[in-house]
Amino acid sequence: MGIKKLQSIRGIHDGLPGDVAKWQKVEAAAKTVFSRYAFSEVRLPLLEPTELFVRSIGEETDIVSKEMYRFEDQGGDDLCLRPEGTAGAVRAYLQAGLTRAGAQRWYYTGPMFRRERPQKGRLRQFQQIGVEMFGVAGPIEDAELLAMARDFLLELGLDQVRMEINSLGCPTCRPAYRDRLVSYLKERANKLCETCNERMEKNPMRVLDCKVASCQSELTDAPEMIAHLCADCDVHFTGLKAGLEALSVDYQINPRIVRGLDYYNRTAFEIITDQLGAQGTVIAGGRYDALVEALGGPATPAIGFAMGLERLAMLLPEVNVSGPDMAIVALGDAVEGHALMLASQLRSKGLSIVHCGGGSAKRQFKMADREGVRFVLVVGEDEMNAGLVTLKNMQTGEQQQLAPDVIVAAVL
RNA sequence: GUGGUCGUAGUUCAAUGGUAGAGCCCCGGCUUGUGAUGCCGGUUGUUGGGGGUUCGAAUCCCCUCGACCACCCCA
Repeated sequence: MGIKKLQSIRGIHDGLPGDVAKWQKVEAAAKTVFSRYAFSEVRLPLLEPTELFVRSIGEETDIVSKEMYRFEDQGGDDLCLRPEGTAGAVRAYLQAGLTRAGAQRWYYTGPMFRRERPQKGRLRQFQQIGVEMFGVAGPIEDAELLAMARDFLLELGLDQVRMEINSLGCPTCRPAYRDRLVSYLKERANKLCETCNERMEKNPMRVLDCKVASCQSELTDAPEMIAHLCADCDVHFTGLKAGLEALSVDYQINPRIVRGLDYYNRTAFEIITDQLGAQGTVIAGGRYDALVEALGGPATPAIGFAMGLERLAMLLPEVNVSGPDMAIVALGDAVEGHALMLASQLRSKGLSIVHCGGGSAKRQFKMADREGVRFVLVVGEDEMNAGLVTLKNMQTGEQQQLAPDVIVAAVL
């Protein structure tokens, strides 16, 4: 056969039953915890107009400038596979006319697409669970949102993580801080690495979280945003910290948390694990008060976060995919219809049943064994004529004959 | 996008220029109404793909695809 090997495209992986079992566990925890905070699920498009991401994420960002799957469709429309969820959520919020409908609390789950070089925990198609809250401005809500993220991780049993928070300021205080930082950096430009020199032009705050040790030692007394917040931002940050303390949420202040996406302001946070190498950020988010307006709506405060489903799943122990409750072994052509009917009846009573398909007893028992069932229902001509079935316990090897209507009771 | 490690049977791995192998899995038999355990027998590969060097390549070289690692960036 000259068939060329077909495989999924780079960085786009299959979710097989073992993976999906974990994903469902994560999604169930999200639903449980987010519902307690009165968040509702929304389902948003995977495909959006390119314009949406250019205007929200920012044309200069890596995501927009080189990582989007972008194409023109047959009608000539410029479209993108969404690289993240917030922009689409804001678009939906505006499109539905909800700006006067009070606070909106949404969550969603689904694939995002970024054409990056893949690694473990970093895929070209990956899943995020995202949370967005529109129409609330205060630090109280920020603290509650962070507590919700914490509660979610605890629901999953993940406590080997740390939460780091920062404030990114706002259009009032950030420009002045930015200038101060840039002049600080320029004085030391020749001692900073090449990428930091590029970052100085493009996104100076990025220099602060450079991984190069020599840069970090050069930056020990670099000005920090939280020391230069305007009065309103300072009150907000103080309120956030007080709220987290009231809710017993463990956190560390990390003045070097930065955001690549243009729309963030004030509260920024990350939840990080040390167990996933360089891809340790498992949840990240923050406030984006300017985005709704930037996309054409009325000024509307908003905050949200996103988590990487695959990354979370990697932190979870293997989930064993549950096998069927029972297998049916039908012996002889004469019992074919009778065995099918029994299988159907047992399914309608809530048992999960596999039918071993007839043929030799050996083949069918082998199949039943492989399915990992605890019980096999043997249906032969003898049993059928007597109005009974044989139930075999696959662990003990014991068999007993009984009436069909007591099977369910016998296996529980 | 840059740099690096790796890729051999379904799977886990051997074979360092000289006939591609083992364990597990799988299939058949011992047992045509009984699996898992035991015994006997059997199949399994364009060595990721393509090209080159060589009498001869899994092994050396080049290209390419993929996984992984670091950077960039980010969930």
